[in-house]
Amino acid sequence: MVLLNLGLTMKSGQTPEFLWNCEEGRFSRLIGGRLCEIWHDGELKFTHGFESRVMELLRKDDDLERIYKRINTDGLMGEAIKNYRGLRITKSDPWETTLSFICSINNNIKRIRKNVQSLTVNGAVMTPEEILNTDISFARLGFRQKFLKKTAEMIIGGHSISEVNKMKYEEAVEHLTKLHGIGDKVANCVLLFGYGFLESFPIDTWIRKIMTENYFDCKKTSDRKIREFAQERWGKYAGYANQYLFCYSRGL
DNA sequence: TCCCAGGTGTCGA
DNA sequence: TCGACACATGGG
Repeated sequence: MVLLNLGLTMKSGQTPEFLWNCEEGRFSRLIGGRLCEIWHDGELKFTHGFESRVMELLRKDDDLERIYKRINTDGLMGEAIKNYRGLRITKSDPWETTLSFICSINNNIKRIRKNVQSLTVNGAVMTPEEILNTDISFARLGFRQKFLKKTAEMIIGGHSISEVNKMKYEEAVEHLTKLHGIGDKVANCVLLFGYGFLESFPIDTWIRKIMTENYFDCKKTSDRKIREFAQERWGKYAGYANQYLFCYSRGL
């Protein structure tokens, strides 16, 4: 892994932004009760003993130059790649990602982080069992609380999410969206940031805006058409294209 | 005060 | 299949 913009990667609305703390360019969180730090000082550095975790988190095997070559299909994407060079898709724990993106529903990033952090104990997000058996109203999730509780209940009840990584993308979307409170958008975020399905293409307000303004005539283009277009155009790296467009659309 | 946020479920046409 | 609406909360 050579190409990395650590700050941008960790603070671009992906799962790590909700769970890692940042001080002067150093990112930290508790993992298994131990403090893990990641920083960039000429090269990538991290706390001894966390190499495999950090490499997985930052998807060290993704060859960005090769991915750029594949997704650089037009002027807009070219500019996004130029602006956000070194932005990587991250890979976090599936349940952490599921909980985070349920909290993200009709919410802003600052408050998502507050919500998620309030659901952590010693740096780890509460398990489905803990979510189900605890009064979590202190987290002030609003209407998302019942989504999270219900999803936790369904997972415990047998709608397992541990086999999703063995499924094909379409099957995985179908499986996740059966969970109460997980719709098309959240499922695609969970698949992208929690399971590593790089063909995922989450469509939120920012993506909808930039896609309809640049690739369609009609602002009311359906999400289904937008996703079909994106996956046709950017193929197995549609998720990378999505993340670059997301940053561009938000003006990060 | 108002608008909006990395949306989803529900209902009626 | 699609549009309208409710849903909690708080940042800007």
